[in-house]
Amino acid sequence: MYTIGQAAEMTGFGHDTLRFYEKMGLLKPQRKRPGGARVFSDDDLRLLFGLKCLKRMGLSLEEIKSFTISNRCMTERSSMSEGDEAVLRDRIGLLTDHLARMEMQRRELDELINRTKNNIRLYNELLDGTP
Amino acid sequence: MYTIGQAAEMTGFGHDTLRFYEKMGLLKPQRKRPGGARVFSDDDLRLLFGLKCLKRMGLSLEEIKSFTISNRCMTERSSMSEGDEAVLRDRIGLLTDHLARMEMQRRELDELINRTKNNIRLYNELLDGTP
DNA sequence: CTACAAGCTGGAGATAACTCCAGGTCAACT
DNA sequence: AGTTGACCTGGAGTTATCTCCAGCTTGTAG
Repeated sequence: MYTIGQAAEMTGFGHDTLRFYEKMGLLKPQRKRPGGARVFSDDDLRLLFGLKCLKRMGLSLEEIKSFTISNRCMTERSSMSEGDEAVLRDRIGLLTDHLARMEMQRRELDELINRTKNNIRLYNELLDGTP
Repeated sequence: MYTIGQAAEMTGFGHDTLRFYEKMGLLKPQRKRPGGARVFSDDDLRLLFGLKCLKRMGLSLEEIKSFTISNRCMTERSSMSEGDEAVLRDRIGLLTDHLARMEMQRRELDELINRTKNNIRLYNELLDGTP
């Protein structure tokens, strides 16, 4: 259990950013302390690290929100009732779409990495070839 | 040689976006037509496609700017004079840093893809396991 | 008991990256 | 000559994502 200052320090976000994420509904730290101070759990921190990663992948906070919320729902329920099946199928669809996008992104990234390696090699040859 | 409208259509950017990129110095299409209309070359289009790719990787326009400008300089010169060597080394440094960042991003992306695949699998088992 | 650091809130301000608009130029068609 | 459509400019407006601020509460150290 951490204060907002500790959570900020550990995740590298600013405290204002964490409050902003809460406003957006990305995060729901508990509020039990007298003045209404936030209490961040290890789960909250994990979510924040995941968020940071997704952000670096270029997802918007809204996308991340729908993504992490569907994930959270999954881990919360261990048994299923009859009507939940459709919801579950929706989530599978969402995740599958997201997966496809990430895989495309990976292909692009690979190509970019290769092109960059090539450029670096060319540069080095240019250097070595003209001493 | 293309008009701004054609370039916009082909690259998927809006025409205002292309003008905005020019204002930023990311792009310098020729301006030979009477009213000062822009003329986009195949090189300009290649640059735009590369830009789009880099953007999807999460780079800011400023980062892309320094990156594409250093690349453009490379392809422009085929022979080297003595003082250029230091400049060249700088560029190699810039590209190498960028490469390292991209490779880290790739590792993160891989992990994320695997986690997502796992989640999808778990969901599907949940569905299949409770008919 | 006072001082101080760390939290809190609501709202304003900042930045990046567009996006739109009014009013003007220019070439081509009718 | 007039209309139309694509392009031009400078500048205002928008959206997402923070970032900062003034003024208040609370827990702890001296």
